Amino acid sequence: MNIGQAARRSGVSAKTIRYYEEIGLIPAAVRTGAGYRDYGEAEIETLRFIQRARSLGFSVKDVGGLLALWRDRSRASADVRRIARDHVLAVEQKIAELEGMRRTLVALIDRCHGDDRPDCPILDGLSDSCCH
Amino acid sequence: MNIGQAARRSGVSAKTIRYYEEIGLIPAAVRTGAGYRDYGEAEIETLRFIQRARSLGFSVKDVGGLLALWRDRSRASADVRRIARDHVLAVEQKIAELEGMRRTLVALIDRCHGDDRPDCPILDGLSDSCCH
DNA sequence: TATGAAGCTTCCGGTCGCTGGAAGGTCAAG
DNA sequence: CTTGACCTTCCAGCGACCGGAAGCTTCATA
Repeated sequence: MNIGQAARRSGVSAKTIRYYEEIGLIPAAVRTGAGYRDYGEAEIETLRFIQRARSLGFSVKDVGGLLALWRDRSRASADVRRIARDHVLAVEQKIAELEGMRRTLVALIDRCHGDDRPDCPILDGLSDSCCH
Repeated sequence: MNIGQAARRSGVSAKTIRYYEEIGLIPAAVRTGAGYRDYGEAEIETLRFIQRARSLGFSVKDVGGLLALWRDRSRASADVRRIARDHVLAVEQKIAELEGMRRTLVALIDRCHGDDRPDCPILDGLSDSCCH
């Protein structure tokens, strides 16, 4: 199967598949006589795994770790769990950070009448030491 | 005032101040005889404004827009409000995305016993079409 | 069989918002 | 006069790709 079809079937773009190969996340694909990359079902499975892990926000590096554990039949599920728990903590921290921003922004926006007059509590808030 | 002190007083690192100058977010600083950048209170104010806007998650480009409005005494507060509202929407979207990830991750982690055995619902979940 | 479109290849550069480091000039204290 | 803490410029790299150019290959159609 060509890279284009592999891309369609895995949800990972052809560009990105090449990139993953280049950085060593996936092994170099087998080539056809003409030099085209050739993929089978196993590779599609791997790409799908990667796609799902990425869509859950795991870094490419973490995905590398998960892939290694996925392939290792004698893995300890605790190792997988640790990676996932660390990641969930990072996600929660990011959410908290964004909610802090959101709160401050909404508070500023609520106080701004938002018409053609120049006085603006949003800009005032950014001028004073409003936040943190 | 040297760039180092300006950095300390504004909360923007010296490296970053130079970077902001380079990309045109702030005008080129006045130089001393020796070629050192020289900052006054007005510049510190500007840097603080930038620092706060960045800490609320505005892109550097948006900060440029906000700075222009900040300096424009005949601005319409509606213009500021629009930038802020657009940004808050983007922040909310990002939060929703992260919460979706968090939900899925927590569900997977809860099902994983996390010991030295190899069977692991987290990896299974990443293999199947679990999400989306 | 020719031709043209669609696919593949590599390589290079850009994105965003910085950060680190090398090589060198300047300044104030001891 | 030296030392160390500044400052300067320039270049490279991070993460996770995307876009595009130049040049193959493959396949369907005229």
